[in-house]
Amino acid sequence: MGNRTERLLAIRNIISSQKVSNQEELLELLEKKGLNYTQATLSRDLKFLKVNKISDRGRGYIYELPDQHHLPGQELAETYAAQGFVSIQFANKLGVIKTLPGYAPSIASLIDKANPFEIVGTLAGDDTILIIPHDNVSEKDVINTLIMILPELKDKI
Amino acid sequence: MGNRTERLLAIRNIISSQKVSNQEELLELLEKKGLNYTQATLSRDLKFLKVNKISDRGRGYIYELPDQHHLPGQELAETYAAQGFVSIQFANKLGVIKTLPGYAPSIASLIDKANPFEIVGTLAGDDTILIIPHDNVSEKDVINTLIMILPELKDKI
DNA sequence: TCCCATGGTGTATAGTTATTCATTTGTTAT
DNA sequence: ATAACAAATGAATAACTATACACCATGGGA
Repeated sequence: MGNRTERLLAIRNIISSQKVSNQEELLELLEKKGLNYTQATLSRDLKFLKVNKISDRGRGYIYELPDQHHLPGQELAETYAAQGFVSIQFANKLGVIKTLPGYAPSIASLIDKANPFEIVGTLAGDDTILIIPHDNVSEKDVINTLIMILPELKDKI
Repeated sequence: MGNRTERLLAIRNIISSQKVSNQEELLELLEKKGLNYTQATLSRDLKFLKVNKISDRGRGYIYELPDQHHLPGQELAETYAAQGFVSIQFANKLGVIKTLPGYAPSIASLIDKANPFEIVGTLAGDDTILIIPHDNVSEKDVINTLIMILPELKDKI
C-alpha cells in the first residue's frame, strides 16, 4: 500500500498516545518513524482525519482524535474481526469482501458503526460483504477507508 | 462589573449558537454587540475560556465550548438557582454567598459541578454558601468565575 | 494616602496552519 | 498500452493565532 495510509495511521497513533501541540512537532515524530513529509501535507492529513485542537486545561492547545469513543472492547473487536478478513475485490464500482465463514457480519458491523462518508452501505452474508461506495469514490479511497477503520487490515490488503 | 465579563459572556453566547471559524469573524460579531476589542484580546479570552477548535466534519474548523454537556435541564437549573441568589461578600479570602432560604444547596451544587480551578470547594447550609477560593485567586476572579457558571448573576453582583 | 503588585489591553511581531500554484504520480476508460 | 483525468505533494506564501513588550488601571497593604 501507498505511503499515505502509513502516514495517516502513524498520525493517529502518535496523537492518541501523546500530547502534540503543533505540526512541526508532529513532523519530527513522523521523521523518527522514517516518514518524511512537509507541513503542508500534514495540515491536509489532519484535516482529513478530522483531528481537533483542544485546550490542554488552559495551558495551551493539543491535537485530539475525533470521537474518542474508547469503548474498552473496541480494539478487541477490531482484532477479532480483522482475523476473519480474507480479501477484497471490486466489480462494477462495488467492493466484495470475502471473509472466513461467520465473520462477515462482525466486520460489516464495524464498518457500519464507523459510518464513513466513502461508503454508502454494506450488505453482509455469512462469508461475504458487499460494499457500496459513494459516487466518485475510488477503489483506493475505499481501501484507505477500510484501513482507517480496521488498521489491522493494512498488511492483508 | 467590568467589560471583560460582558465580553466573555458574549463570546460564549456566540460560539454556542453559531459556527465561527476564526477570530476576525468573532471580532466582527462582537462589534455588532457594541464590544470593540482586538484580536490579541480575543485570543487570550478563548484560551481563558478553554475554547476548542474542532473539525467541522472535514470542511474546516470551528470554535466550540468545552464540556458541551448540554443536558436540556441545565439552563433551567441555572435560572432557578440564580433567582435565589442574594449577595456575595468576602472575608479572610473566603466568599460568603447569601441566598433565599433553601436555595443554597442547588447553587452550590452547580458550582461544584462546574468544578472551576478558581474554587477549591463550597460548603452549603440552607441560605448560606461558603466559597473557598484557591490561593492567589482574587475576589474579582471568584466573581468572574461565578458569572461564568451562572450568567444570570451578572446583574445581581 | 501612597506604593507596589497584579491584571488587562493594544501594538507589533513571532509562531503556527492553510492554501495556491506547479509538478509529479497514480487511476480509469478506451 | 496510452490518453485523459484525478490525486498527492512540496515550495512559497497567505491566513490565522499567540505572545513579548509597553502601558495603564486597580486594589490591597504599609
